[in-house]
Amino acid sequence: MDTIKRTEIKNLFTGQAKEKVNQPVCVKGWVRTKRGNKAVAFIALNDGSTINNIQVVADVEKFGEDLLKRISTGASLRVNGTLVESMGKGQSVEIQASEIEIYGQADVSTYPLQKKGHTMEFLRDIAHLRPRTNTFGAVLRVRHNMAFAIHKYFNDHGFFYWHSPIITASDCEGAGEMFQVTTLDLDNLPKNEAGKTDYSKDFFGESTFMTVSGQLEGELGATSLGKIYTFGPTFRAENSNTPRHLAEFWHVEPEMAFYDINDNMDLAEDFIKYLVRYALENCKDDIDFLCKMYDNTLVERLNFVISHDFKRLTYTEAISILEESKHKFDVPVSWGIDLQSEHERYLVEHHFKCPVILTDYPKEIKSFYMKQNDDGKTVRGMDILFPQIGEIIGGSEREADFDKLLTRMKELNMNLEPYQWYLDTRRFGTVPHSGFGLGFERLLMFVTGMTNIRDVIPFPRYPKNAKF
RNA sequence: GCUUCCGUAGCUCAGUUGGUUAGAGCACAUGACUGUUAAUCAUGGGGUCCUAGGUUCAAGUCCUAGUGGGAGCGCCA
Repeated sequence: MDTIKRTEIKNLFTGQAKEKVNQPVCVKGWVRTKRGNKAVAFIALNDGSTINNIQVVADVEKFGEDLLKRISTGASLRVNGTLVESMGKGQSVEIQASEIEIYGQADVSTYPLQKKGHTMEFLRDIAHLRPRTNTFGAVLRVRHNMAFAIHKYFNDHGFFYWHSPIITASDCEGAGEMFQVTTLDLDNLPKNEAGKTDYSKDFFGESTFMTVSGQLEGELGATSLGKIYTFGPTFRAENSNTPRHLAEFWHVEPEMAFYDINDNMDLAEDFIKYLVRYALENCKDDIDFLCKMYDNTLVERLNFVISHDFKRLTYTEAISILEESKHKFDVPVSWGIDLQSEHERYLVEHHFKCPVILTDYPKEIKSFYMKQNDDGKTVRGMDILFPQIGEIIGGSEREADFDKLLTRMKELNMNLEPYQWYLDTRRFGTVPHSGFGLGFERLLMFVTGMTNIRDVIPFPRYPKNAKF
């Protein structure tokens, strides 16, 4: 009997599974619950391939109380038996067990997962075991599908997957604090004549950091291969303590030659809608579970996004709406301010009640590389704002004019020396081009309905926490 | 980093104005039940009330500090 080929549990619930009814099957997985009476035990088995459990029916007389007693929540099993149409309600098929092998028990007094009631905070403390829960199984399967869909979308649209470096010597766009990478002995640092640390003795011969963005290198790809995207981890050493920030997060950054700001917005909107649609079509069971257990408006919200145009307006128009709203904001609204969360939420959640794309921000509150408008005041940046999670995408048309870019960098007192390779893209054969950055975990928050970003990545990194 | 709330059984929580031996549900153990659906029912075991100090005749409850966690804000994706 033990030579039957194993079937993954998800394949017992597909259309073809009907052929397997009344046939011998073998499944392997972990016990979610066991219940029953003196005569029969019902074991809900899950192998991670699907949110759905297969019900294993075990006659007590056949297997004996001693064996069944060792089967508790968390135990791992091989079960051989016959796939049959279920006598009970709640499942179409089940396995009438003929042979059960226990791979490993899970001591009920020390195994932390129970078949009921855990908070996200508790599960975060046992992040090494939480993928075994229904919720994290669902979230992580969605995560995989979204990662796959990102590659599929870009590949199908003629983009090339571009590997920007993780370790970098440049402080890209000054976007926040960086983690330093060094092999120097921190207890015995080499000093130069000025008494400062001598980085010429460091591994790379200069000071290096974990990247905060692959954009600048991405622009090198766009101005050679045409359309590229990066998809990898980036790092921010900010002391950010919020449900929307991680110190290590996955960043999707497409960069396109010959795209202006409108092409950029069209791409971003189509891209997000594609991903949401992909999730609805390919992760139905998992999303239905999350909808049922955490947020019964989730499916509705996802459907809304794919069926409505994102509202596009300029920063200046947004300021007018906020000024005329008569809503009392903690931070007063006036042209030139950086929009606060409360302002963005008012626009998205109260005024428009749909995703919003804001463009043409004051140049003072945006990065140096954004294309300057003719008005001399604004730049062609764009932010896509979503309900709950705020900024999900930030991007812009890039300044393609060498003189304008250089002037702006000098205005900001930037050290030009590390950017010479970047400026070469404008020195030689410069072209109009655009790009944006999508926070992968923020997308996942939206798609799964999870309200804390730490719960959409297997091993979250945030201040004071690098466990597992 | 700032503000604010919270920390009581393995888990989720209740605990009145400071007052006898700190409670419930789930989990666990034992028993009942021939098909359960987070099974149900009965009985039972299970506590450093986050830590340290303080106020008081008396502290889970009030005060101070520390520590861990959540939320809001800032930084941003």
